[in-house]
Amino acid sequence: MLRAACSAFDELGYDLATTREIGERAGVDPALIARYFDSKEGLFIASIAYVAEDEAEVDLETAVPYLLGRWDEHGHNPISRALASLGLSEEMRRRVAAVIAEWLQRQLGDELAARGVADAAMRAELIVAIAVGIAITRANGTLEALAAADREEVLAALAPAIECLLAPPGA
Amino acid sequence: MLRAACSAFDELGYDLATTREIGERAGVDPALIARYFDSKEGLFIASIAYVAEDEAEVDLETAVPYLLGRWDEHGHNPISRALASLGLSEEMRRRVAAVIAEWLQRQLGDELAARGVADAAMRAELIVAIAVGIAITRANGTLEALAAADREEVLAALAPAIECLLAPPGA
DNA sequence: AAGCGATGTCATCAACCGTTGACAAGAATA
DNA sequence: TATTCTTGTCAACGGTTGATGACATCGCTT
Repeated sequence: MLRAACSAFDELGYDLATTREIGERAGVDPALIARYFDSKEGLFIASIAYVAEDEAEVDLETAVPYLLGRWDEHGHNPISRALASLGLSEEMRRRVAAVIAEWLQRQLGDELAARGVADAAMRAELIVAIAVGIAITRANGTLEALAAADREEVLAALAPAIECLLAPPGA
Repeated sequence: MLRAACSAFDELGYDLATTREIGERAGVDPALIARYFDSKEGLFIASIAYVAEDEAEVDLETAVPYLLGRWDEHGHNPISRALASLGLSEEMRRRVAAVIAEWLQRQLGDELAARGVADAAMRAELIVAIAVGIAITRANGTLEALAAADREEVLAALAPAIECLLAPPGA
């Protein structure tokens, strides 16, 4: 059921992923959502925590390929859609922000700090924001050449830019 | 009324910007939306065309600062939110894609082609996607350090990366 | 003044949303 | 076997959405 929720949230976004749709995907009654997770918002928060469990270890250069690989195609990750959503409740926003912040701190924070870049946190989040923008526009197809391209092409074009972002002139 | 629709679509996104909310912002009855624009979707398409009218001329290096300046704060531009939306109807998707494609072709296409970069269209759209990701995450506050930063800081950190994206090693 | 199209308001509709509580079926316990 | 707890289904509710059609009101023309 968590799996069904993740796929629905990923493909449709929070608002359009109705409880009935999720229930149908999971093969159960929509009322079970309210029973087990209190509410649709509770299910969403649980989904975030669920996918946040198994995040791999990456370093800075491979962060964008990693995130894009997780978000781009196989479509079971509601986090990228939450990052690109506007109507989040304060509770949901806090939860998503905490998951991302913790992951960044654990995986990338000290590496960036070791490089001596002053605004390390902002640059790390900038990488996430870039991945979000690419993932969401590729998903909805509004940027047609980008959506049609292979992920490898996109990553190849992006790689030197990420490098420049992480190794600014002053460092 | 178009102005009210743009601000509502921008702040709330397409789904959450209800006809009643838009009507209240414009100081008129929600039923006028159906009368003048046939439907809410018609109003959205009209809003897209409305803001697409006065797009300035920019070159490649200043495209991201320009887009971020238009999308980041003053909040009357539904295009960035459309680019980050998932539930777009096929008609809406086509319209948004056409507006962006035309703008890119007119402003950036030949400049990129002149540089001899093979996958020019994809790289140009990549710039738009990056701006979308930054604008949307700054708007919803899920990336807290990025949302708290000044736009100038963000652009300063981003500038060399954009340069690398536009002038790849092979060029 | 009489007629009339344009402009905007109001009550209302059907559809859909998330959520609830009553209830059935089965396992577990005694 | 009788009871209780768990697990799931079902119909229904109140609320909200986009859209509709009847109605008022104003300005213009003749």
